[in-house]
Amino acid sequence: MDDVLRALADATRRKIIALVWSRERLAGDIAGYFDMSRPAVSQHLKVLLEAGLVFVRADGTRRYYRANPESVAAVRVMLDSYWGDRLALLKAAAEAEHAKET
Amino acid sequence: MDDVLRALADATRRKIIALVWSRERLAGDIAGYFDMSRPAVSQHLKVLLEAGLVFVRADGTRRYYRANPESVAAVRVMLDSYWGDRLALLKAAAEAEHAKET
DNA sequence: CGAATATTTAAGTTGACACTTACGTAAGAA
DNA sequence: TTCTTACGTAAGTGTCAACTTAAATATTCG
Repeated sequence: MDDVLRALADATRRKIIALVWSRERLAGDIAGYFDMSRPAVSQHLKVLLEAGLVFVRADGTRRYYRANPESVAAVRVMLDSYWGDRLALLKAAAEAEHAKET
Repeated sequence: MDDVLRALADATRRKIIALVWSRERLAGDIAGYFDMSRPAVSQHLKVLLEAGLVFVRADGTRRYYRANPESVAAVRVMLDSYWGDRLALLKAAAEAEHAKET
């Protein structure tokens, strides 16, 4: 959980997730989208991997990365479960308050 | 956006948000929940404030903090808008795939 | 086998961040 | 006004995170 949020708190990694969202991509291809060295991108991929936000598939020396949509969905679930119930209650209260005004 | 996610990527700050979610609390009271100095908590509150995750209300020397539920909701919206459409498509594809198997 | 390719790992540097203690500021009480 | 309470800000420190270049690993090709 902590790992997931920390992984998402980086613009480069969010962009990587977007890149590998709809199709898998080679590590080298991903690196091509950024103005940094390939090792740097490789390290970002490692962070995403350990956070469970992406998967890898090895084919020879090539490594295909793709997003794990469920883990991103899990962030939403976390936001809901951590604050969600109270969020729902607050929303209801706000609406009730608003209804009083009308 | 970046500020919000970075602010959330800290367990202490998430706990603070939970503390001030359902009711406003004094800065000093909030600090009482943590094993760290009051200035440290004050700095966390500043981060949350600048990320728009909490509000303050001053009353004399006292400062009451409360959560900004909308900003937390905005994280969900961000997750939806950044990956969400594609997430929905993937879900549909997965379900279609699953339907084929049955 | 030896060379080239695709990628990670290692080692080192820099900057950011979460703390600390000490100090500053502002409001209320004596 | 002086003391106290409730904070924030300043300055300094240690750790972690994001890069860099150089080296290691593994696979394919000639």
